[in-house]
Amino acid sequence: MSINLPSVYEPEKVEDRIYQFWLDGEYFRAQRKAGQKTYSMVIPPPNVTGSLHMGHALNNTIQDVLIRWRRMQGFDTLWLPGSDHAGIATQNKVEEHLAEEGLSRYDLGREKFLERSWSWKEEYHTRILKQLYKLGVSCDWSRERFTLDEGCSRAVREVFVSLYERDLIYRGNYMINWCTRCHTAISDIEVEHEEKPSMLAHIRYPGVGWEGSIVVATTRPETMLGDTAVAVNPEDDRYRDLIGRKVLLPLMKREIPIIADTYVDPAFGSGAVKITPAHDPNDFEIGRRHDLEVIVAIGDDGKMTEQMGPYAGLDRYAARQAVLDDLKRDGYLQNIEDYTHSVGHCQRCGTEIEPFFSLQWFVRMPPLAEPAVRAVKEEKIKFVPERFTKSYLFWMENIRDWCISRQIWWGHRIPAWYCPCGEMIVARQNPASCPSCGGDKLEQDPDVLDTWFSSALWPFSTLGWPEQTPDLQHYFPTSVLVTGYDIITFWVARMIFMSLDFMGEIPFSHVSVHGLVRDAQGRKMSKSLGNGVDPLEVIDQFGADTLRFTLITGQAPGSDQRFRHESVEASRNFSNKIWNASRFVLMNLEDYKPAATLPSGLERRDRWILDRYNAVVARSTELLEAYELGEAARAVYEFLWGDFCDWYIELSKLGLYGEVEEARERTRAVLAYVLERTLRLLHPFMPFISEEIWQHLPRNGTESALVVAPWPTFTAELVDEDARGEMEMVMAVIHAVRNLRQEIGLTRSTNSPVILRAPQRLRSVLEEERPFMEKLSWAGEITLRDEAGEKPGQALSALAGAVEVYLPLQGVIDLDQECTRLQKELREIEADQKKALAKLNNKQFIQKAPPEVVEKEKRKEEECSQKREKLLVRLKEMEQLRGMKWS
RNA sequence: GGGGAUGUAGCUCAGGGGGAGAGCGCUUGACUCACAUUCAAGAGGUCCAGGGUUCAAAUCCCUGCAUCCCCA
Repeated sequence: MSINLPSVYEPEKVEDRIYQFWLDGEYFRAQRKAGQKTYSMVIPPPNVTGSLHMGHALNNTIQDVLIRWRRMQGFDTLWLPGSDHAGIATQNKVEEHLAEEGLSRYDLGREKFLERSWSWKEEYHTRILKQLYKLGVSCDWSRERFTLDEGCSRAVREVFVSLYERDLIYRGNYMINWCTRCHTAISDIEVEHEEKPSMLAHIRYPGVGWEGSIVVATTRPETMLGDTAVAVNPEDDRYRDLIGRKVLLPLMKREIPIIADTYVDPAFGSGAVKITPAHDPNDFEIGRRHDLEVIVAIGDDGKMTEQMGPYAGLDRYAARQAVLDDLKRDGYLQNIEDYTHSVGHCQRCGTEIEPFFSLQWFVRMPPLAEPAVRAVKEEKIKFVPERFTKSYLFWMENIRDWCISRQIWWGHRIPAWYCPCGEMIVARQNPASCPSCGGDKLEQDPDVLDTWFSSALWPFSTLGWPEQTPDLQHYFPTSVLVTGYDIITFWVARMIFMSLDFMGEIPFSHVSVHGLVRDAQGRKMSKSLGNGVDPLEVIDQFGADTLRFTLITGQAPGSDQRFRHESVEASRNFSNKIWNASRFVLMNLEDYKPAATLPSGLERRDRWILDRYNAVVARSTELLEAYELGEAARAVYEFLWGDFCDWYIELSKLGLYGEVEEARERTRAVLAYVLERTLRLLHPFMPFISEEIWQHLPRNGTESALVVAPWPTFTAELVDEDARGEMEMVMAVIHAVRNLRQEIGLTRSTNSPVILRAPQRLRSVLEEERPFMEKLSWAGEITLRDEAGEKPGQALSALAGAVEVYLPLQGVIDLDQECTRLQKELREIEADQKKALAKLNNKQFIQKAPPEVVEKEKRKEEECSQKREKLLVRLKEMEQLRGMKWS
């Protein structure tokens, strides 16, 4: 083995090589092993719009931790990767690109445009793959899928036609959300609402055939051009007599009726509402109830329509101002007040959404939602953390039909054909002729489906459905879905109902929800703010392990995290720590022949580190089971740095560099054993560095790589409470000595003797560990005395449990200062004792608290009492010394 | 308007019915033969406020305040 390892870990020299090693070994490939428990996941497919951001890095790291851990546990694992065509988002990108050449998609035509989109996809798909490789994720690349590939497209068509045949998909004229910039309909959840300061214009509509006028209030004056009624509440006494009469619509000079509808809130504004059925969802409903005319004032391009007279062709915002100006000029504008209201924006481009009346395709949701609600209520699917269940259920229980048609080109084209004879054909296979008239002049619906429609099928379409493939039979339902809380409704919910409907099964049994990665100030990372941190840059600078560890430890389930440079440095330092600890172990393992079992005759310190190691095995495994990845990683960190490096490696040096051959061999065996197994615990979090070191370690297992080495299990034989307690005492003594020495400014190079007074029962342990205490506290010689033994006179003193620690210092110590210090300690102990006594004197406590708690409290009290006695004696002695000094 | 989250050390955040934790920062000391990306010691907190449940609340429940998010 090579000992010429650099003293600073260099991830850039390791990671690509190790990843290639894994790929070459086909370790990520799902084996479809019979008789083994499966563990499967599908990746939330990244969009092929651009490159991966920190959110992807987090999402994929979490998945990789889970799959690597389960793989090591011996599960038959599959992590299926892929990407999403991201309809509107990608189309927008390609159009932006075209615009730079001065072209629009219409200049190219549908076919050419799709060619451009596919080459865009190729380019970005390749980039995303490279990024995922860099991150170290262990997906089964041989099973990679794309939402627009042949299989997924077939699944989409099957689902569409099947739902249509069951009347769960329908086509109709309804009010939808229209993006005038993307030029397409979008679904309700693709609209982002934002509170905006705006204005409320009060407009007077004069009566026709009656004296007076009605004032209506609106935040969108331009829509008044399309008004076809004014509505009041039927119970509103102010307007009761006017119902059925008419008003004159200003500017348009059109007579419109006054109607009564309970929807109108008499308390809001004037109590009268203008009704524009074509441009407001509520108005649309009222219009339907009262059979009102629908006048389209704003076109699909956001400009006023031809019928709008002088306003025709004006942009909707320009029209708003023009209408206000003209109303004011003509005396119809009563006043304008400040008003804040919620405005819908397109999720993809931020443009204000226009409620729009048009012919679209919809999924009938209530029948599909019902089983999806039940599956979660019956806990067949569990959200982690649980609180996300509530928002899922709320959404699912109040669901509305889903508008799935999009007026774009990049996506799954709707499998509906129209014949000039009026026939509509929805079919799995492209029809050659019309079944009704036999004509062959069929036109396919130009629209494509919402991207989420294909994503909703992802867990089974990627496994081969509608074919009953071996993969589908073997790996479906999947085990877990890892995703951000921001797409629970978009994606998770839809996978659940689609899967229940088409597979008759849940798509996954757990949904592990994580939060967003924000910038150091807690702001959302965004392109416009320019505050995004590129994961690739972090990897280039610090390595993927560091990035992964930062993201995992920075995260608590379901909560957002801030990405801070300090945290990256902390993780980088940790990887360096691992590296150097391993370097130390390797340096001492020359010619080491690993044995199958641990050697006999282990020392206390060996049994102690094995006990600690065993505990961290149990703890990290438990935490992983509970999806507490951050806590699990921290547990490994604390063990490795705190217990192994800070204590065991230091303790091992005496054994390694001592004279006794057997002691050296035992120490080597324990170092190798603990390090090798700790690397396994570390592997899911930091796969590269752990594999790299592991490959250097002398081993006797059959595994060729850490990635497939067995996950350690808790071993009852390694539990050693005696060693734990005894080492804790030894460490307490070491702390006490270091503390006292520091107090009087002794540096490590200055030796100074230490005297310990301890009860007889502790003497043998202290005697055995004496060399270690001397070494680790940088003291001089440590002398042991029993409690009858003489106390040093002029000395600093401290208590380490039942052990009295003295640092004799002839004439050097400041007695006043020392008395003050001891008094402070006395006060603290007395406070603790008082608390314990209060509890013990409480009959309720004795009766009701669990016996072990009472017992613990008793022990605490006794300990305090003993310490107090000792401190009082010591203080008395010091007082005497002080008196002597003064005399 | 409805729902949810968060409030713990100077900063960023874990934790969680029974002795307040980490990393960073700060103070002090040390280049000790794995590591100065290190080691050692230390200072620093009414665990947001009020009420309730309990033998016991920082932790569970309620109310309030502050901040953030989602939905309408």
